Amino acid sequence: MSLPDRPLPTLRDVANAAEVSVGTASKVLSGASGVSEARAQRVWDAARRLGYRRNGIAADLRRGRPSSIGFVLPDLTNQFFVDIARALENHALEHGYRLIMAHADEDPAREMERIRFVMSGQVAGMIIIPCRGYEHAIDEVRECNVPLVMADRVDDSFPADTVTTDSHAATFDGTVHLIGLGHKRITFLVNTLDLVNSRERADGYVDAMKRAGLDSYIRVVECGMTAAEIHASTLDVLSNALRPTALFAGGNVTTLGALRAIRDAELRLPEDISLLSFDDAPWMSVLRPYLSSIRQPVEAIGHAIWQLMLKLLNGERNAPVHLSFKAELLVRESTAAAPAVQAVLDGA
Amino acid sequence: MSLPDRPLPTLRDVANAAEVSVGTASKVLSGASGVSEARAQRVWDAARRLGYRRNGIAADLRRGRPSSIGFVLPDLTNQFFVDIARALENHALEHGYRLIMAHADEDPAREMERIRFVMSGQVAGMIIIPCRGYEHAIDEVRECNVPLVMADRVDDSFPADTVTTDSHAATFDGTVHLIGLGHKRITFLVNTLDLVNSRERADGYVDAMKRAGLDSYIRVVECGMTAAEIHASTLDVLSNALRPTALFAGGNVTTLGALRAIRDAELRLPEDISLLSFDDAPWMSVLRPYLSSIRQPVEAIGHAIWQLMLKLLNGERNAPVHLSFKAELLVRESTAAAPAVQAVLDGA
DNA sequence: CTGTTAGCGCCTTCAC
DNA sequence: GTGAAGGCGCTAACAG
Repeated sequence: MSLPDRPLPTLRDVANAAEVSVGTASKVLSGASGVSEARAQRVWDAARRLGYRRNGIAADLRRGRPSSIGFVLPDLTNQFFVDIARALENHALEHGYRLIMAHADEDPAREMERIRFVMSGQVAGMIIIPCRGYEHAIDEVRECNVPLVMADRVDDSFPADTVTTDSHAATFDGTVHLIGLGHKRITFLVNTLDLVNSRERADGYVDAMKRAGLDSYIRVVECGMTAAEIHASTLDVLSNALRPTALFAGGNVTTLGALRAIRDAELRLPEDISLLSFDDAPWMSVLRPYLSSIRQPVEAIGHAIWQLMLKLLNGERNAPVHLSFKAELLVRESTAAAPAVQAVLDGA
Repeated sequence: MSLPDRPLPTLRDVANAAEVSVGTASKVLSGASGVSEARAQRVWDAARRLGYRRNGIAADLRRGRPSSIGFVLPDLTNQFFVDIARALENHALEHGYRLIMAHADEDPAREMERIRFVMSGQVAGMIIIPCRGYEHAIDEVRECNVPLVMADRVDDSFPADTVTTDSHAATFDGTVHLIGLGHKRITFLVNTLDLVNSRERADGYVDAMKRAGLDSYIRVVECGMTAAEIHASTLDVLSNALRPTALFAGGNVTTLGALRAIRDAELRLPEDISLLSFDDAPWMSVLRPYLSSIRQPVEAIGHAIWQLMLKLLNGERNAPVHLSFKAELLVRESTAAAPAVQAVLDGA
């Protein structure tokens, strides 16, 4: 390569070259005031000439206040989390913070390890979307007294700031929509009931069914975290003699798995079966029929998380705040009236 | 909150509590050998008791060798990049490196800014998937003498290690496939020709067309980076009197946009028009027809990038290495024989 | 084996 | 305005 491993110039080098003291150079380069025009210019020149780069890490160390934020998320495969990551990344960088991302891959052990590791990099705050069984992991953060905001897979009982979607309301509404279409045998597909928000989603469905007097039709099936597992479980559901006339998929990935199963079972959407998806995604728009779905306000959520974090960063430590956002039901083409034949067979 | 802002215990605190010197404590806690069982145990105990966390940043500073790797990618919306991110994150953490991600959002100015910012955090190396007009940005990195690996949107002329997919071969093969199906009016949809790899993809198509003597049928249309822009351009292409019988979409996002346009134009896939997608994605499997696509070996690419980075990290600085991976053509249902009627109209 | 010491690159009083 | 000095938390020589 071209250059020998000449070490990067330091603040001292710049100061020497500019013939000022380190203190003065520091003031100039960190944008503080109180230095004469002339010397400031000399410093800038020297810095440019030497190709000086400020060592942000050393500055952090000295200041005792890091400028990185840790962000741990459970699954990069899930568009919803990625969207949040994207929003956070923007907010953070806008405010002069680096975002250190780590992904737990839905594995609690790994999550714990990653949280520790990220925190060893001295972060000013942590934002976490947990995976199941996260309690220990969170303790780590709290013990360190690091500002913490949790999102999505938490409930209001959590002793830290949280931002969530009102899952119960969302699935309640969705289920009402399905019922309004004449469906009775509605099956709710959920990844796992170990997750608070998944539980809430299931509850919303259950409550709506009950309110409609459809108690005996309630079916909640846990079908796993991966598309493959979900595919299998759904196939199972569909092969049942009395198969449901509508499927309510409890999330992004679940929808994908369910869709594959529907395809494999050679069922027509929505003539044979209706499908409602919790979580919206760009690709849903190119499906025929266009998927009906529930859209979480990702941008708003990302923004809220960041606002909460900012407050914490500024030292405002009040009682934990729990923000909840309303999701939007997008009725499109994959949810239609229940098949007439089935209604007859039901003898209802 | 519960605890007052008691500062975190430092190495010295631990050493004091364990009644050993800082040096000894350091050795124990950083896993070095040469400390007696008994004292080591005392140190561990004290550390646990005080809730000590090693300050990795300070350690880096002292060692003069950071343990973070910067990763700048252009678009978190593109599944392909996210997959690479995921792979890199795993490799990095496995080797004790933090991955600092930043996303440029396809904006060169922003990319430059983010590269600078990430680097101000003292990274041991940089991995970059650039957006167009990235040359200046890269100079920044090279001047700092930071190990650099570039991927995807680069060619072999680049003076640093690179990892890419053999785009030319991939689109050449894809085009041959389409031609073999009887298509002549094949249009190649590309985001922008400002990107090397997009250019190569287009070239592969062009060369295949030429070899088949279909020079006069060659149509490459630049349709922009966002799904919306692509949607519009494709709609335009499809409204043409002599519309193509096959569309070759040059990437992930392009495919999505094209699909929307096909849907809006009320064309049947693949009866009216065939579609071949560069880049495979999970959602493609739930489309009817299942999309034919070109799959890049993401895992292999991610792994290769990391291997190159590791070598650089270990001080091996040879001439730049350029790795190229072969993509796989997955023939599925969206590519079929050209419509007979059209063939007649062609008068061929 | 163990303790002491001298910084890593930077910021921040504090005198001048 | 300006420069000198001390130290953030840690590690890597060294002495003992």
